[in-house]
Amino acid sequence: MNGSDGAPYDPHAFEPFAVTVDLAVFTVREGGLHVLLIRRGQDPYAGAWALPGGFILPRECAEDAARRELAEETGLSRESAAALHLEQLRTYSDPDRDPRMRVVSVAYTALVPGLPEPRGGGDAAHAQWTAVGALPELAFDHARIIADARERVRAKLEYTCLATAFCPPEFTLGELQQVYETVWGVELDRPNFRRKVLASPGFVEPVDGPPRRTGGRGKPAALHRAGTATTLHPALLRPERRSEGERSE
Amino acid sequence: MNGSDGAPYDPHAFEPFAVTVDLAVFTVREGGLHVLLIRRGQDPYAGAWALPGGFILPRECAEDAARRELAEETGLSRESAAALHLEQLRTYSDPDRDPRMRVVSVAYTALVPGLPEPRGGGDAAHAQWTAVGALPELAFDHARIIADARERVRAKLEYTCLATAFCPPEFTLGELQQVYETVWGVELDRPNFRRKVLASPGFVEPVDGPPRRTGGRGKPAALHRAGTATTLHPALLRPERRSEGERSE
DNA sequence: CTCCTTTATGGTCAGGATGACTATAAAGGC
DNA sequence: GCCTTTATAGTCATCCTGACCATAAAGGAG
Repeated sequence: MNGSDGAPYDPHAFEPFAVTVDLAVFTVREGGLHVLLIRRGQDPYAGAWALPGGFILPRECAEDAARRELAEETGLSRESAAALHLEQLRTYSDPDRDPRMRVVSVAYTALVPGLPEPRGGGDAAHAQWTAVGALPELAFDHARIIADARERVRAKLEYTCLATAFCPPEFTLGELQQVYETVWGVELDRPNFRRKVLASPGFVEPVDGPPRRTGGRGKPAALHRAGTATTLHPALLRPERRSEGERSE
Repeated sequence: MNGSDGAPYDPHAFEPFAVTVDLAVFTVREGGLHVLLIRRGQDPYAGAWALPGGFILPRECAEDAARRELAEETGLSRESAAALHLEQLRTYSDPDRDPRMRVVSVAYTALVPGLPEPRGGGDAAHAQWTAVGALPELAFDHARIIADARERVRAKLEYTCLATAFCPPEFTLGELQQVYETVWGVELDRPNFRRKVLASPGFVEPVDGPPRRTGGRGKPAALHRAGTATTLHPALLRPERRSEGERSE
């Protein structure tokens, strides 16, 4: 923040950097975790897949830029996009990460509920959901960004109420459980999951009214909406991978 | 990372940003959490206290710049500084955070064991440890950065082995407990803390040899060093502040 | 040398949280 | 009326934790 103190300040004493934002937008679709990718139209990496993003405008902070890109790429209105979960992930600054020039990128992670295909105006026309298990080659260091974002999301499901960000405004506990199972890649015991969620104050709250009927078979489930809590005490820990010696029977 | 796709790329199409790193360097001294501050010599905020930091050099990534500044400001050698815990906190990009021009800063958090007064070469001459409970007015948004960094450290003590980064190479469990108590601002039960730490594989490992005798009264404690584990399973949760209604008797 | 204080270390015990599992309820399909 | 499917309600043993109590090993005061 200070030009290594004592040195005179000079705006031209340092190489100018371009500063961009990159977005790792996740959703749960068709039983799998998906990330929003766009196809690049120009070099470098023309034709390759990449994360949506763009330059920070002169009077914007990074978060505003990320929010703006999020609305553009998902095709949602500013108002709808404002309700989505968006958080800064970290900043990537390797000097060679962009072959054109020095570009520092502030990466953000966004979580969205199931949405229609991303066909918004303009830039969104070429955006596409891609299963994180089947990622193509990605431009720049975007594969690394996605890996970091995935791990962050996996970890935050444990000790925050973030899972509801993947759900529509009203959802069943079964749907919430599927979010956990999808993001963590494990199966959870239904009664235990239910007990834990209901015992966490402020995680979900019941919505009265008739249960949802989605043409489904089986007993219809009660609907819930996200509560006011943001953190989980105690945490909902993901089952740890069994050590090699243990049997599963 | 891509100039909002479709637009032609032009290095002059965007305002140049200065990109800096800021360091929140914490240590535990005299029973309190301290942060390293320097006194600014020039405007803006001439005479005010600020976090150490500086511009990222043309061929440096942010982490290298942070590591370089860390060595400079603590007065340690590059080799010694390389062993310190340093992690990216987050990036601050408010357009008005620096009155001179557009400056985006990547903040880092560093944890160091008790050190002699920071009297290194050059820049470190004016660096000083300050108790986080008695911070002066700070330049820029540095008060916010310190607050964010503190909360990050508090949280990471819960589920990582980070506390050992505040300790010298060999330490007693009592010293480790003091780190927790200092950072969290709570008192912990000694036998329970001991049981928990020793039951966490890879957190600490005993070092054989005679126990340390620091002219202390009381039974000398066994020495330990940091183990190889980085995460804590299950976590060591900080006692939650009692809800208002509860009695303490 | 003998108490006393101080710190480290080794225990117990009850309650809470969790994993594994069983049982019942409420829907649709045949 | 069955069977399947999903939701919901328990049970039970185990582990973890907080609140304790007890003992060991040092130095200091008398």
